[in-house]
Amino acid sequence: MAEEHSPTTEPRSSRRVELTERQRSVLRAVVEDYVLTAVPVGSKALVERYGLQVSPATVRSAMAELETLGLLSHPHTSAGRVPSDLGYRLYVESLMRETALDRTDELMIRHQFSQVQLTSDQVLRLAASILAASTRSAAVVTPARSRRARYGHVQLVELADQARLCVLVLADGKVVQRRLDRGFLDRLAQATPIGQADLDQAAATLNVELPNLSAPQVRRKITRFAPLAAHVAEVASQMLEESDGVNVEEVFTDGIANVLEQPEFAHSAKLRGVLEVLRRSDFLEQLVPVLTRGEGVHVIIGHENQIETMHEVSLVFAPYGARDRALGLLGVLGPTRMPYPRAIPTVRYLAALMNELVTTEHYSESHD
Amino acid sequence: MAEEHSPTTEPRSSRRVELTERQRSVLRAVVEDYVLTAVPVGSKALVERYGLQVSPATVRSAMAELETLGLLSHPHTSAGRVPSDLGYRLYVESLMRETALDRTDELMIRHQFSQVQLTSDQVLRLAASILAASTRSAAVVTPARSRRARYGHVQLVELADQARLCVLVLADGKVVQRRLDRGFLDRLAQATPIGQADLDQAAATLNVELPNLSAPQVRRKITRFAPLAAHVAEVASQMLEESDGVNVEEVFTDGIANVLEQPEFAHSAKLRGVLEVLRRSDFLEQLVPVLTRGEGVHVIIGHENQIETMHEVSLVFAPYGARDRALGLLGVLGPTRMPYPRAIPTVRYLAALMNELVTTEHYSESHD
DNA sequence: CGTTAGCACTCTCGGCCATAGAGTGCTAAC
DNA sequence: GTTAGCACTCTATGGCCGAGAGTGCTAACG
Repeated sequence: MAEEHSPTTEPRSSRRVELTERQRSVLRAVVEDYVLTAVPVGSKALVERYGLQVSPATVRSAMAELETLGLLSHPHTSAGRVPSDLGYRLYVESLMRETALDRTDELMIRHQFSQVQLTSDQVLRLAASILAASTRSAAVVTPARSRRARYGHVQLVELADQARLCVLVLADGKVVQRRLDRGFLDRLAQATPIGQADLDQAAATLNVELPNLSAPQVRRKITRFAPLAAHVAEVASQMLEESDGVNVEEVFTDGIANVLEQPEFAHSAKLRGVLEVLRRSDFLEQLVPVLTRGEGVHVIIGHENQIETMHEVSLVFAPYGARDRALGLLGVLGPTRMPYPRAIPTVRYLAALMNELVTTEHYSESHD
Repeated sequence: MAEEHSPTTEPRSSRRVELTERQRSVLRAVVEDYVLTAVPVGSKALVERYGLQVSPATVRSAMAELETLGLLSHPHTSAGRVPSDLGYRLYVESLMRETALDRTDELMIRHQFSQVQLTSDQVLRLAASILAASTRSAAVVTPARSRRARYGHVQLVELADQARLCVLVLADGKVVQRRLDRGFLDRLAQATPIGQADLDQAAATLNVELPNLSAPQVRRKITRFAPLAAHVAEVASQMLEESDGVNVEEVFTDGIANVLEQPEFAHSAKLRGVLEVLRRSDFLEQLVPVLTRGEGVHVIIGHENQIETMHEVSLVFAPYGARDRALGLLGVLGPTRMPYPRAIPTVRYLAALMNELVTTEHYSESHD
């Protein structure tokens, strides 16, 4: 049940173990109780709280079996059980119930985006804030970038102190800017001085020849242009190149405090690592290939993560952006003891929503 | 001594108490020891570590005096002394030594900025990172904005789906963008369709009439223009308005982990408040009037802060940016037990450096 | 009169121990 | 196959004690 919608997962549990129905419900109960309380859960408490129709002793033997299968573990002899990373994995893949967001939650989220005219930065900020609030984890959102950035329009502007600014509008409406090389201009100006008229003309030429071309296509045309225009085309192709792919530089995060509040991070050293990772979200860089595979939600649990310092946390991430148009990532980071049944649909829904915004609106107008 | 360079400070200690030379050196030693160790400091340790030429008993009586003056306090009967906020204030104002940065530190910092062609975002990130690293506190840097934003150049671009983008380059080289109102354009287009030529012409008109004007000046000229140009001018004046003053939205922070590592925040509740405050650095909004008064470094210690949740932390901040040109804020946030003699000159130096970058380079080229 | 030594007092911190409680695993009976 | 019972293990908690650090006061000293 509830399989139809299951998230794309990483190491598609290699040796699929067959569990009895009892083992399944015990594992589910352990995961859910532990996620809720962060306290190792014992057989008696489990029976009481989840109304299992068996005695604690029976549950104990089921637990022992699950432990030999590597799905549960045991902090010490007389403590309750805790799910292992593999246990969470199984839970996420086939034990978890309801993987769709409440209609009311959806509306609430959508409502927040429809409020005002938002700039793209504000949209990203808002997305991070909603993710963080509704999953109570740390949220990370990258801006959507053209998967293949394409030339739109270029404009050359003369600034106060003789500097020249090149403003490039990408085909999808993003704006990037860079100054032109002063030294080059000076050398060029020794022949004939360069005025705004010259700049305008160079821009006009490029704006006829280059629209909708990608970085390498622009580069191939450079030789056709006069020196000034060629230089601008060169700069433009650089900017296009830098705009390709997922942007892990200008990332928006929110809700770091949520993670630090979790009891497993309340003390000391682990905290440091997590913060460090989150600070400059460069961990995303390493995970881009994994996370952009397919379209669905990716769940990476504890040690499944290639990154050493992230063995104590789980990620629930999804790419967003229409195919071949723009591409961003969003998701949450929390303890492995994460409320997956909430996080997964939230991430999925928000990715879909951002998708919509990027595709229909270049996210700069209101939406409803 | 070392008064010449003293930082601009908030509540210029109203009733200036006259302290004896002994009291002054005891207070200084207490502050410095406590800043270093985070452990309440006792009379014996003080004599040993600071080579005072008196006995512990004498120090004790000096401490008792300082306590009645409200400069020290006492966690419990048999513990050492801890500086009060007022104690730190006095220390910062007249006890602290050396308020200039080492020449080597200066060069090291400057070197990092001179490395590569940096975008403005990268400069801000770098500044935050340097501040955080060299003070071991949390750093906050806001982008510099024109104190009075002025029109530079406007460009209207047609996007793929009939939308029109207005790109405004400010006189100081900053670029902002906004879409034009779709409804308005549609209505206008019912009379005569609008092509790129019309857009170009509207832009050209404005680019002759408006350069170097501020938001209200632009607004006053709106009526002179034809409908399309008038609409663009309206949008431009809005964008100018929004670019006035200090920008506390797109703030760069770094080194939050540094603060959380401090023993006073290692546990629990205080942490939460600090993080919350730092998350969306909206605390800056409330402090802008205070921090932009004058040019120097501002130190706000614990309860001196108007903001309740910041009573446990100190701020060392300075505005940067040439007068009447651009304005940003940068500084650090740490426990009241902050290494002021290091933080103050670092903030001062970095503010001066950013000042330079903003003024001479619009920070988009290398610098050396 | 300021400074210092001495001393009684206070409070924290760490270690130690005992107890309570939670949870387990095993076994024998149902 | 399930369950009740039981012995066992380990943690957490609280009380107790002694060591150590630090204070404030007082009396003596130069």
